[in-house]
Amino acid sequence: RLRKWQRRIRVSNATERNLAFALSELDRMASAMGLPRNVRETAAMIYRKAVNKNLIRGRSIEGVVAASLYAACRQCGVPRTLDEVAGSSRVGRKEIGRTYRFMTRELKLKLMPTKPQDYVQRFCSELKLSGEVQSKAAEILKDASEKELTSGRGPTGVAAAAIYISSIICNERRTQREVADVAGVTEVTIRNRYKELTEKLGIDIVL
Amino acid sequence: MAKMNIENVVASTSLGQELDLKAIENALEGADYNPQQFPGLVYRIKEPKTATLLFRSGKVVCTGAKSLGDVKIAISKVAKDLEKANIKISIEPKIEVQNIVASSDLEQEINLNTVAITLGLEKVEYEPEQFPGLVYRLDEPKVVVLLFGSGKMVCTGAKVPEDVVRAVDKIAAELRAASLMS
DNA sequence: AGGTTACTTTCAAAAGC
DNA sequence: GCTTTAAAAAGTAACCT
Repeated sequence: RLRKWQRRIRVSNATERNLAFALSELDRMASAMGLPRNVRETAAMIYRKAVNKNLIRGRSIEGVVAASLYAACRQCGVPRTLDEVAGSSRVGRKEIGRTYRFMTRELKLKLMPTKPQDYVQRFCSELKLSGEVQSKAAEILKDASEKELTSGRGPTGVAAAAIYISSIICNERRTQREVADVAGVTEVTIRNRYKELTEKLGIDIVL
Repeated sequence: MAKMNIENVVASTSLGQELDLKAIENALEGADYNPQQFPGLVYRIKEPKTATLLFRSGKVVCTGAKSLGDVKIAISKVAKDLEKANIKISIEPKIEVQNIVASSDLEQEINLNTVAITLGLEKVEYEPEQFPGLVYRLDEPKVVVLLFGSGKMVCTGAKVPEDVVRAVDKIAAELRAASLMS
């Protein structure tokens, strides 16, 4: 009987130790990514649910932590790309993506696909663009969505192009390179999305 | 209506005898064997344009054929080439189709976001950040379909051509039922 | 700015790590 | 899970002129 108790204590210690490690890693990543407290708390909640359902088996704690953060960002409406999350983790993008799919499936997290609009505030802030530009970009994205110009395109690229166009319209111009760097896409992508949006939405840009 | 085009067929069989892959590599033009990297020998032929993997056990995997008929022709050619290169094949290979990849077209633009939200329970995956196509998994037939914004699709995992037709019809019917397509 | 090549996703089998 | 093969879809990326 004493043995039984000792084992329970050992398991308990290991569980607590792992949880402590996971939460510290979660906090380290969240800080590195500059995530607000509500996202950290959401991520911690998702991680605990994963632990309770034994989803960590066969996976690394770091991978589950990274996937929890990725899911939390999306659930809170402030998505980070898998590349951004992987950039602050020891785990690669591919594995974080797999763990994320597995977790959403098992925990029945029904997250909506990410949309370009989800990135507008963050990108505009980093580019120090006004609320006027944000509103203009939102307007462009609404039209783009209605005219089927977003299906299959990367949300960050479409958001970047809308912001680029809006910055010019509002006389707060940012270069394609500046917007591309903040959005994590190439200038070629902004150029392609820019061409499609201006042509199909009839936006005239005078340079 | 359902224009379906088979793009690739993967099939396996067995020659019923052990093979000396080193010897085959030296005897056949178009044979590549790097056991360090992969246990199978890769043998490419131009007509039908295919790549066949030969294993020491005599097991064979043929990929790249554009039709079920081409699979037979390709495997027969491989067997004939092996015999010309000294290795005699005694049995008639029993071919098993493992996977058929086909393309099709709904001929209508599709709003993938709406499809994902509407039919997005357990069978749909749509991550535009990672890949432009929506992944649609069907239980019956057991195949996976990639649906694009253009309405073009790719069906994979099918064992027989009929699986592709059924899958495409089933998805078209579901989209119509949800008014996501006319 | 273009153009070409290449990688992302899906699938299955093979033998072995 | 990885390694290798082939192929389509459409978007994005990398590299070169």
